[in-house]
Amino acid sequence: MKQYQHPTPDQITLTGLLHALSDPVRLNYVQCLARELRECPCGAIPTPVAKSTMSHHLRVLREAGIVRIRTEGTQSLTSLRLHEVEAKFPGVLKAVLKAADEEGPIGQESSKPVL
Amino acid sequence: MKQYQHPTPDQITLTGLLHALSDPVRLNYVQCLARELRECPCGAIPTPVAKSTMSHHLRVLREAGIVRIRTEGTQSLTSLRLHEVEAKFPGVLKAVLKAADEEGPIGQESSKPVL
DNA sequence: CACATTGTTCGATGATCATAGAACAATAAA
DNA sequence: TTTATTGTTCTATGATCATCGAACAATGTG
Repeated sequence: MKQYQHPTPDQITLTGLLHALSDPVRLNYVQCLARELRECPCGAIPTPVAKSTMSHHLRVLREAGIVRIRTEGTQSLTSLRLHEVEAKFPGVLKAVLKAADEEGPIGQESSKPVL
Repeated sequence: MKQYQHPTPDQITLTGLLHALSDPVRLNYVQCLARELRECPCGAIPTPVAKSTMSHHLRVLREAGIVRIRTEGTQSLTSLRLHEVEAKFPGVLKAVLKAADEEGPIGQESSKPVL
């Protein structure tokens, strides 16, 4: 149905990356996404905000080059662009994810959606 | 003359850190600060903004726990809290600084102020 | 077809923010 | 003491942003 625009690696900026990760809701989402390395329907990750707000956050993450969004049927599948981001800015995303895991252990088990 | 408040390591948050680093002016400043590991009077680093604006940016960096500011005479000396931040969030600041250096090599030599 | 599911887009709103100028404070230098 | 240097604080302004509800679009299901 919908086609998404994704920045190429050379279009990804460091400040854009940091800004996208500096929001608690987005950082938490990326953190959850990193736990399951496969694609994730948006609904599978608990979010504390309205779906329109989450749509906005996903757009920010996508435009920052952090996630890739693909649509399949009615749902859109989101996956982390870990390798690409790591290739561009080695260590940054990994260190941030590690720090986030240790700072606030949110959802230990990913099996049960909290919402 | 003036005493500054600095957050303790346990008061430093990851999102606060990322947000502080996500502004180009601030990131550039931190980058310059990292080159000279000693204390730096604010005037020694070229900035593209007014001094009142820079005062604001330094406040953000200080409150995020990234820099320590000490006053001596009329000038305030700023230094990077690299070890403390690294102890709290290992690898994050170092990776960001490295990425910043490789993304935009701004002032190779710090001798001549660009403005 | 009607209905449910999933997510986007479009205002609107209140908050935060980056910016700058003006006034001020503190110290140093003449 | 007068002047210069250095930086802060205050106020204002325009921009960006996070948030939500309502309307919409596309697909799947009865």
